[in-house]
Amino acid sequence: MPNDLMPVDVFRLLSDDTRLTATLLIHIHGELCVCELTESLKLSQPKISRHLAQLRAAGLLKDSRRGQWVYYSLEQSLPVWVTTVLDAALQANQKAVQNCTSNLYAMLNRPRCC
Amino acid sequence: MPNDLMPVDVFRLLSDDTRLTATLLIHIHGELCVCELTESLKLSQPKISRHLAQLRAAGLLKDSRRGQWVYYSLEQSLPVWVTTVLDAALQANQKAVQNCTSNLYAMLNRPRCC
DNA sequence: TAAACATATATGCTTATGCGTATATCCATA
DNA sequence: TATGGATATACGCATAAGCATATATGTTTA
Repeated sequence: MPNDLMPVDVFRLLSDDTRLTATLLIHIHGELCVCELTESLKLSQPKISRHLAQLRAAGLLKDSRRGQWVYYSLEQSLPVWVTTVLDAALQANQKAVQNCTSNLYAMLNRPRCC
Repeated sequence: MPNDLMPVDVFRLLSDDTRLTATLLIHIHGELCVCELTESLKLSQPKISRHLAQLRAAGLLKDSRRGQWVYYSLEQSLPVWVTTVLDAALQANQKAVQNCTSNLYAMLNRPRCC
């Protein structure tokens, strides 16, 4: 199954703050579930979920349900240039990503155990 | 004058095929005027012009009039991560960019001399 | 200054996108 | 099977974005 993700598509996906920051957080932390992202970004659950659905439909993220939780991670076998783009964005967005990561670490009842 | 170009803004700019390909062509060729881009991309002049205006307003491109022609090039002092992103996109878009470059080289009366 | 060319912008329209709220679905456990 | 928590989707709306066409602006040359 070849990955037909084109730059213009990836750029469109990353052209929204919610989708960009969520993707970067997932890139850093490996995988995050919806409630962790909701807490990290301080945004409503439907909003997060809708954007994650877009990222998944486009083939940038994959989801895996584990118990009640749905974990999102980067699709395996992404072209190298996608990772390059994410790393570049990360470098220029350190501050925002760090803030969100602080929110994540401050989360109570974080379901990391499951 | 600091460059406050953020990743999400750059991604939005590059999330349109016209803007992305025009930017990549300019990145490769150093500078191109509007009529060269019109020929390369086989698109209408107002359409090209409007998108270039967006790229310029955001600070990704700069323009310089030389005679009748207005040449566009990358804004100097762009953050390194922007160039990294452009190179990554270029690598994944070689085919389209090569086609447009062929159109450019086939252009009659190309005003390169001025 | 008139004509021709290059470029920019205005206008009206259509479509795409994002949002909040409400609701549905899915899973675990009692 | 009922309940609660986690996640996904539907709906209606407001706004943004892109387009084609027409027109304006600026430059060169005659």
